[in-house]
Amino acid sequence: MENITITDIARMCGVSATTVSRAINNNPGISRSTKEKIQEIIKEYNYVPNNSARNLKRIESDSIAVLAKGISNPYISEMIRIGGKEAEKRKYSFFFQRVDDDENELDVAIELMKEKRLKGIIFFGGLFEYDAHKLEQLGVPVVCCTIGAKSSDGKERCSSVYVDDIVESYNLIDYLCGLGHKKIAMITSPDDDESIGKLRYMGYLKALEKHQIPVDFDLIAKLKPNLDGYSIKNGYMVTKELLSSGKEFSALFVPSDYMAIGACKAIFDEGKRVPEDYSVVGYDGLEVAEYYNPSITTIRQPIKKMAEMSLEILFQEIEKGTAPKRIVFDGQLLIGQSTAKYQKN
Amino acid sequence: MENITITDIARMCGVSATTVSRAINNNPGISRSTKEKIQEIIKEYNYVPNNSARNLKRIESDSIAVLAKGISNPYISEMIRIGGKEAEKRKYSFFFQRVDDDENELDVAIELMKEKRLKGIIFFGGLFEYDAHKLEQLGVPVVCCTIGAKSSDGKERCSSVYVDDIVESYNLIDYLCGLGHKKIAMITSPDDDESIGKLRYMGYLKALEKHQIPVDFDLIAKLKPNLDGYSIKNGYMVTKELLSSGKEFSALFVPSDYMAIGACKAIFDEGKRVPEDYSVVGYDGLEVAEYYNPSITTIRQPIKKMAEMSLEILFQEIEKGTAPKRIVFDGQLLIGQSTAKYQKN
DNA sequence: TTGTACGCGTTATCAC
DNA sequence: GTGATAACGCGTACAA
Repeated sequence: MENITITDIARMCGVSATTVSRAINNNPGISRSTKEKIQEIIKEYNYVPNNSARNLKRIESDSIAVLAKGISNPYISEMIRIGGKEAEKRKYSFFFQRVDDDENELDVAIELMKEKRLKGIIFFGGLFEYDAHKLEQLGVPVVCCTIGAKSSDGKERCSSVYVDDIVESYNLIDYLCGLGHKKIAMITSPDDDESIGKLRYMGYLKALEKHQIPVDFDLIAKLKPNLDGYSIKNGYMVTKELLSSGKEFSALFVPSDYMAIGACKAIFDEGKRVPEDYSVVGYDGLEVAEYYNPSITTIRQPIKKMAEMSLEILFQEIEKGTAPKRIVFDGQLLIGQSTAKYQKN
Repeated sequence: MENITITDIARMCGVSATTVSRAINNNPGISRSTKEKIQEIIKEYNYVPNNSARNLKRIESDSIAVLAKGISNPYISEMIRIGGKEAEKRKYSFFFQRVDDDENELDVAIELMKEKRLKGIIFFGGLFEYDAHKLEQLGVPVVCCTIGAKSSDGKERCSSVYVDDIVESYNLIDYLCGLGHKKIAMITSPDDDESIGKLRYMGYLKALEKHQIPVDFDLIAKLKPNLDGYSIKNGYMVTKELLSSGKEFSALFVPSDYMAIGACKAIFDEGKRVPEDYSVVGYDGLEVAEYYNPSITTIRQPIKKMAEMSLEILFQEIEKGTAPKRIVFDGQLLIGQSTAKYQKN
């Protein structure tokens, strides 16, 4: 396609490129008739402005972006929806971009910020700590949604909106203990994991401690590193192994609803029942956990509120220059049919 | 952030911007020592090139993009994975972008193509027909993955890789009929739907016709337009209504696995069983259908192969200038525990 | 091996 | 209300 440019349109309309630019951007200082004529020609030739050139020239752009880490985040579509809605409400344009697991979202942010002249950025999921220099270099507000992240120099350089994974996980296990369970297995991420999985594990340990249940490390199963983390299949495989190991337990904590579905299936495949033989708890509060059979006891993050709050904070920082904040939401314990009182067999 | 540019780096290094550019792009004709010095300074100041300027200047870029329509496509992450992998293999850069349901992906493609100088584009999901002029204007190969799309002027202006939804849906219903079911309900999209939902409905009608079962329109339930299309909840609500309508049926076709999960739950909530009281079939072949309890009989699209084929065709068109193709894959009937022989109660 | 000069397509600025 | 001009940051011919 020979690129038709603003100059071509200008020539066809018998005006200057400047005037065409004014027509495109709804700038003042252009007569109705000229504008209409230009718009007609633009439509006729389906002229589309080159964004690279626009971004390059524009001083600023009233736009924000959400960078989501990984592809397995089950809340991504909700975040996109809310981000788009809130941005539109304030006449900002909205960009969404995925970040690979092995990329640093802050680097991606800097690149994108230069390219698009972003006014602010939301990290959806991601790291616990960001390089202070880079945050400073970025120079626009950052809100971390679902992660309690901080700057490497300890200063408040970014906001965070999250639930306390340790506390929520603690509550979940506390609930299991309250049902009389003592041998509670858990599926957790490999040792080198420095993410949310670790926090959930810490909550588990804390709850056991409170109930004076000694930790049985044979009941701590590790995710398969070769399978997709937090996938159904991973939950299935690990549970299968756990069951065939012969170790006794009456409850199982699977810190992701998807994995919990896999875990239940593994239990069924062994001819056992949930919750009669094993109580199972998940984590996330996904719709599918509620509709699974049996519905799965889990922790729901109030993701809608968290997303909305993240955007509100971001726009406050952008427009009013307010300081970064840390906001902790409470999770909600959703009691399903996958848990029951402990029964000695 | 005051944008540090290539010129700044050049000044600091005591060389020209050209030389810095060469260092950045690994161009030949630069001494080791100069290059290393420049790279050091770049690292020190964390200089990041401005993509808008690069794209603007670059004649071409060896890059492709996948545009995915909507957010509910359950295969998106698989497509991203394969697209990224295949592009990398051929040293292309890879862009992924979502397209809102109410946007025309072809318009987005044109914009993005100008911005990034794309060499080719894959539409993942999307429309059945694209405007011939715009396809021509776009000027780079387009491959439609999962949709059998065509150009508005009937010419072969884009490739398609897809399964025949009518045939697959037919096979699924044919299977149900083979089990002895005669009263087969279906959940379908509203009448104005011109998408894949309609094709699946046509397959349903065709299968009934073959088995000489008259269509009972009371058994055709419509999705709630106010709920997310193809969501679990929608499947749940519609099935609930269907059950309480008092109409008799022994099998239910829910053309999406997610919705089928909702449907099963609605049946359980009425105190009925799957498959003893109702056989249920889904569509998509998602992992979650396999792990649901009971596992759901469904049609699996060979999405991995389809994605790989789409990329292969795209690169053939880009590099060898081959003509657009249409490739139809066979779906795979996955028989789960959600279907059983018809039993008169 | 390195540097100079120019242009990519657009918009901001200022003059008319 | 409109146009000429410069500049955004970078890559590329071409010259040195």
